[in-house]
Amino acid sequence: MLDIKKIENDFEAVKKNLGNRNFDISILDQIVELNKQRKILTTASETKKAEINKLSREIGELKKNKQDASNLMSQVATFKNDMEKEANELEEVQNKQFSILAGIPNLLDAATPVGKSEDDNVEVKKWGHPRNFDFTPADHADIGEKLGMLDFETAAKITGARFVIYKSGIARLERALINFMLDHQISKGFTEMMTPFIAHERSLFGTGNLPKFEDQLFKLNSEQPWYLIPTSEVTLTNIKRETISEESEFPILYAAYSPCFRSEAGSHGKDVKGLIRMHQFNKVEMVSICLPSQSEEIHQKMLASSTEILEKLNLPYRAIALCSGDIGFASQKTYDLEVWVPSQNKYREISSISNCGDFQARRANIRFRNKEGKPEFVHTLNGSGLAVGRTVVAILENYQQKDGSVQIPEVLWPYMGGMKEIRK
RNA sequence: GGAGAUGUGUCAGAGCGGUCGAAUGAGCACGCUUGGAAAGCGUGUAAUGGUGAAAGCCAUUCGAGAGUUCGAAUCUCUCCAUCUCCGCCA
Repeated sequence: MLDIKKIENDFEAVKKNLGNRNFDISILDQIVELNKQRKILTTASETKKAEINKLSREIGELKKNKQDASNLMSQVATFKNDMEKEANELEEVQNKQFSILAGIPNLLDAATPVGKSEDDNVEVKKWGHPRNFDFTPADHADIGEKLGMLDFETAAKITGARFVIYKSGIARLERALINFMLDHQISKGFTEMMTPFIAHERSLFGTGNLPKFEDQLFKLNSEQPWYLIPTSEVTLTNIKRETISEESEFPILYAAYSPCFRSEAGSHGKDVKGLIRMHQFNKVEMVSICLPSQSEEIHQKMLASSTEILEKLNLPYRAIALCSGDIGFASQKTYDLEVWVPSQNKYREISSISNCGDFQARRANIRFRNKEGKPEFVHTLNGSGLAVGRTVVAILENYQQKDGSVQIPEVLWPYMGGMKEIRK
């Protein structure tokens, strides 16, 4: 959520900034106009309310002395009528303003490259060398199915498309990766958390998933407005919702494993084969809640921490800075990590690490008390460290052998009970 | 799932429908006192919005929302959370 005062005061700059996104900025004129109305109506209705309060006190005084107050009471009735009318108008204006404001994306960091689409993203780092195969590399779905350890068909029978059953070696690989990644993040100073996998509306509003992106979520048919979490970023960030913390508490660094649930509406036909785009997948997530002065440094720390995982697994990757046309709603600056996928002969997203500035903090009302003793909004950051299913994809494909077996990266051996390869 | 109880400021804990943003105590901050500390004394101790150059003033907030009333922390309704007992269950 943007600060309406910021929009008013830096109108041209805000307009230019958001114009770099694929976002219709004409709504900005409307919201400034609404804010003017809001102020006028606020003053009007509050003045009447003050008058009513004053008269009510006088009525109390009179009644205490057993005097007649009917004259004042009829005066109150008139004021009340006017006030209610204005208060209703005010509410309407406020609601309208709020719903528009809730749909405006975050301002972009100056470092975010300007561009129209993913083609304009900027590579900031490249690591490792894609392996030269002396045979045609299979894709991970074929590898897994041939091993009898990935079963999409049965999952479809039980649940539907875009679900999978892992078995034996690959099931263990998934679990090993979760533990390995979490251990790594903990070693970097992140605190391990385990949160609910269901969140309510208010939490999803806080991170910016609602109201605009409801179609990407699974909503439960429960009495409460509950949703399956699309990422534990939601639950981790909302831990501090509606609180004012002491400066000394920051930075807060969380890491958590969770399954993630996404409806993938609108992605029909994309990545239909394999593990890349599932309705349910596992992820180890980092969330940082920090002082504004700390967020840039922590963003770099998070980027470094996730890239280290890929390096330990010896998977070739590149890091890119998302451009203004491709970056997410809540983010001011995002790095994506893309891992090499041999069968597709390209890099595919495996992690996204974003600095949201105070955008989520405003929505979720997360604050700290500054040096002057005044509450101020914190900064929030989130990043995958990493998407586990896609890491399995990368390992299966990059470590595949001609005979259909898959070697296991050395760093995972202890997590696999000493297993060094997966074979039938 | 059934029965009952509770929900007030940083915490504990008062609060008859009227002057209650809310007694009292603790904590915390500052000052006095002290060689230093403790004790003691004094002062202060919310957020949001509006207005204003500022001091300030006004409005809202006593779990959330709605209602009754000239006036609600106090009355009514709905919801949420917590606790106790029973039932069920990993």
